[in-house]
Amino acid sequence: MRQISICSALDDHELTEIDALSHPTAFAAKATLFSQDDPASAVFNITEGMVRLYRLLPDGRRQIVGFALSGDFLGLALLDRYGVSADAIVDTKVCRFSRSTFTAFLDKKPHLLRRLHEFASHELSLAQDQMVLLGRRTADERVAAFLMSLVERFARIGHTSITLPLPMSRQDIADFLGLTIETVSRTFSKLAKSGAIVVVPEGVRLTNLPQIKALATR
Amino acid sequence: MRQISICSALDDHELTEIDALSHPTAFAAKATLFSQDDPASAVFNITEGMVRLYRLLPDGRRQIVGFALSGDFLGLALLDRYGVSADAIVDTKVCRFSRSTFTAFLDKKPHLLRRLHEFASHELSLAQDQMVLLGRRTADERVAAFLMSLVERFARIGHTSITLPLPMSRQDIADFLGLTIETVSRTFSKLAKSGAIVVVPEGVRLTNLPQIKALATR
DNA sequence: GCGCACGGTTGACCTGCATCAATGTCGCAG
DNA sequence: CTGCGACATTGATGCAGGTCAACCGTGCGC
Repeated sequence: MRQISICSALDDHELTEIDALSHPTAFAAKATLFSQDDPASAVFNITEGMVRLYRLLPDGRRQIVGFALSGDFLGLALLDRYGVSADAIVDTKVCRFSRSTFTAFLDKKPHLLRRLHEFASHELSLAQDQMVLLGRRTADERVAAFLMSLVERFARIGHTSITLPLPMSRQDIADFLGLTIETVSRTFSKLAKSGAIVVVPEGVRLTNLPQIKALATR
Repeated sequence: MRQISICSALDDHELTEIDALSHPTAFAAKATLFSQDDPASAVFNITEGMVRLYRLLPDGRRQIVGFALSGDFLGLALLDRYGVSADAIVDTKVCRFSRSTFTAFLDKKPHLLRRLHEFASHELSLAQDQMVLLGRRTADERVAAFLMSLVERFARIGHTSITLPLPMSRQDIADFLGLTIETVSRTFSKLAKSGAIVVVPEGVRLTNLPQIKALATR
């Protein structure tokens, strides 16, 4: 999921209008926003925090398909049921729109539908990136690509510190990258030893961005 | 990519109208329909044949993100540039719409935009299935899931023979499933030995569908 | 027919990542 | 401060799937 541009498709009047439709809600860390196959009754816009989106196999194997940051929308597919489960990684605040009011708003603003479709297409493109990563990249490349994409996304929402926060657990990262926690941990250690990063409690300090970028795009 | 439902959103009059906008075109096996990052100048509807959609890494590693069958649309993202490359696996016939005439048609039929968004959301859901497959499933499960999804898609376009045609090469299957040709070949042999399939020149005969389904959804 | 290229299969071996297990670190409840 | 639980790191070992290589069948150009 991605920093949203729906809002930039709205003029000031429309912005106040859609704000009036929202219900601010808070979710504690680990709380569930919705589960896969639940009726898709709401659309969410994250205002603070982080959410993991994932699918489970019957035997418990998990694939995280994305992390949602503040600014991101959830539930925009507008299908009958949610395609993934979503839960908060840290304490998270959202604006919640009931599905019916959201689609009613959409019906009045047809130009938004165009925007929505562009947005979905962009999501698909990101999903395809992830397929390449999962299908064809090595552990080192996966971790580097993960760090680079997070850096870019945080930068876009105004966070440009040299320390990249990683509020999700190693298990979350592993389930996103199709690896195990041990491999993720070892890869971080290896990158640290090579001077590319410094692992700190809140995340990683990126001490050699070009090196990481090279790994990520190889 | 998926059997399309755009057409079912059109009434008879609209169908003749959109047909009039199309340019029937043929592509020989291995011919390129378009390449990743090319300006997205056209929308295609496959009427016959099969197309592979893929991304390449700079060093030549390839990830096929989907196979398009007759009935499927390509280029519906309506972004500036194609997100993937596409080429014909066998001789393929398509209806080609220039992007501008297609979007002009769309502008006149706003209900189609809604349909288009549903379609894109469904694509995203399939992409997420593929992420689970690539990130968390074993070789056996990948091959079984691949066969099952092809069976269902062929069934939907009216092909329900017990022999599932596999016009793509082993390399294509491997690049779709994140495996090597050798592993794909071995897995087919293993399934054959267990009685689930019979490998024939045109594809595979499915002799024990429940067994394959069990593997695919485990 | 012959040879050759191409795609597929199979076998032997290797390796990157998983698995299993021990140990470390931090935060928090008592 | 102490003990405990959750999470992370590190090491030892295993194995699924990759790599390398030989071989086979089919079709096609000559």
